[in-house]
Amino acid sequence: MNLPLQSLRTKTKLLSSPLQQIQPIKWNIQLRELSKPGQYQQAITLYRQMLRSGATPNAFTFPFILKSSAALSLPVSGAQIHCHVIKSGCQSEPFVQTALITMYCKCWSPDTAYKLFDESPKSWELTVCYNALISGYVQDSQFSNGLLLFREMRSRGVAFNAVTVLGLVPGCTVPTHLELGMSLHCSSLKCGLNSDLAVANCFLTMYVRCAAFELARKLFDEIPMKELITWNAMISGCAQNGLGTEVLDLYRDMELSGMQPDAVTFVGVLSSCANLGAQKVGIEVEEKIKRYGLKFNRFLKNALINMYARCGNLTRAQAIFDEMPERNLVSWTAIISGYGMHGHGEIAVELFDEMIKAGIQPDRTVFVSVLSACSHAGLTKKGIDYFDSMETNYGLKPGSEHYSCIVDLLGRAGRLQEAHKLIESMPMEPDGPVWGALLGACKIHKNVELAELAFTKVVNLEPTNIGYYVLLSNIYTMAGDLEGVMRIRVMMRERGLKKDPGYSYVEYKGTTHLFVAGDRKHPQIKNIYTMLAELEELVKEDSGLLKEERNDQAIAGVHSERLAIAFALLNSDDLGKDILVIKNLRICGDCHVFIKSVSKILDCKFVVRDATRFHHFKCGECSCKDYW
DNA sequence: CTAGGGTTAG
Repeated sequence: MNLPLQSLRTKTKLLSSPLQQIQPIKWNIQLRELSKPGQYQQAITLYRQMLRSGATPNAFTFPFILKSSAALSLPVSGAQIHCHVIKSGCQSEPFVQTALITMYCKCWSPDTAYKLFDESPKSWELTVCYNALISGYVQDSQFSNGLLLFREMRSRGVAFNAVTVLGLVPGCTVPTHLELGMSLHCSSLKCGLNSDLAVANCFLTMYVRCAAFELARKLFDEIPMKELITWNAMISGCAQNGLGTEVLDLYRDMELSGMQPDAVTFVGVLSSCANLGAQKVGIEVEEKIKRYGLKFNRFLKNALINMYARCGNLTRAQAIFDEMPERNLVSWTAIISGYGMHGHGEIAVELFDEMIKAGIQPDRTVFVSVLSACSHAGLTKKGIDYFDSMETNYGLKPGSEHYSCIVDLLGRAGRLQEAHKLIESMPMEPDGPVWGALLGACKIHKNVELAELAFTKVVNLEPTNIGYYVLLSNIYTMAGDLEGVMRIRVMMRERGLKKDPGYSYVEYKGTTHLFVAGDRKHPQIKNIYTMLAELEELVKEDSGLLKEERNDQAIAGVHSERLAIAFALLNSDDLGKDILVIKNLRICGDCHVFIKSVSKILDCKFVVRDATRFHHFKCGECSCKDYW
């Protein structure tokens, strides 16, 4: 009696599924294999095949496919899958719910995820749901919501674990949240979570990013079995905070400990080489990159371009840039700022235009590079045009960093009143660098009155930045206002500010030699001073330039760069060929006059790097367009 | 066959 019906069933089954894959379990098992890093796209393709074949996804299918969709951050396909979930009536299955919540969290909709969670408050696996939500909010830069959930979780008596901490702590990587992060660290220790290396790495990242280096170091030293990520967290954190020498030390320690660095390590090390101007180390790293087969890594290529440009080797930076098959915004920014720093503003703006033609959308950072390139090269009109185009053509609101570029640009061109007016018209509160740029321009154009105004503002904002005191003092000296110089000195003493000893360093034959003004620790110091005395004599005879020497030393101290130059000349084999890069944070007028003169007398080249750019000295001229 | 995590550039 049942026979006809049964045969009908068999027939339908065969018809609708010629490959006999109607059973979801087979698909599910394949999906499980594919929902792993690197294969998520294939998992999605497989899911589509599954639907086309007529198989119905079930409660085991959805967690896998939602995970893949979440990992690729595909909100559209995620929402589609959500529809399939409802269609197949799986929406109240616990694992499916959790997977849905996770998917929405990873697709930047933590609010949707929270609604799902809130509408169906079930008792299962609350920890997992909370973990997903907390990390979702934190990664969507809604740290306070993440924290709120964490507190709710605790007040409901839901247990938290390592994953909770890993979700929440990345929100504590700004100094304002450090204390909170530290209390989290304490609770984690009490719960015995410190044995989880990922948790330790996470807190380590928090400490270095908050510039709490003693705490970071302590934690780092306490980790007995350091993983690659532990080293990387420490190295990148220090690199991002400008602790270049610490990074190079860590890198050596890492190699000594036998741990193999990877691309992430090299990125941090190269960025520190760029900051320090340590080209020799940078070259070694490039060799290693080749040896490890990482030379096609784009992160590393950009880091190399930046490193060479900031070590003064523009040729090599350009070569790497040219070899790149695909350049992104970061590559263009690195090469543009490289040319800008070396005073080649024309090339920088050409490259910028070329980048726009190539269809790359500029961002605020690349505008900082191109604007400062214009300002260093005296391309006033061009710079103003770019500044105006930011908002009109690209919808980018200028920030105070762009305003300070334009103030610098107008200021160098002598348009001080315009620069002042621009500051007054800023939509946001002007910060230290903005007023500082005006102050610097006042020095170039000898405007004491405006300088005093700018100084009052900037010192109010950055009371401990000694550079600004030195700047105004130099302006007073130039104007012959010795009373003013005294006033500044008294002000500094009252505020407990000591003049920082200017320092310079030279990388010579792979070692960095540091010279602090007045320091006599260098092994060759006797010869250096003899050489320096000779040089100063020659320069005086040459043009009498040093007679104009102003009494800057009162505050700025003895010139450290002269020691560096004397050292280099003492050790140089071939003056004409050697290009020497000297790093000096603050270059003053006397420094310019002296180096120009030496380069003329001895017919040699010098490259000097200050905080923002390079000065190329040759035959008594300097590449920078400043009016010292 | 079932969910949640730490380190990359200008």
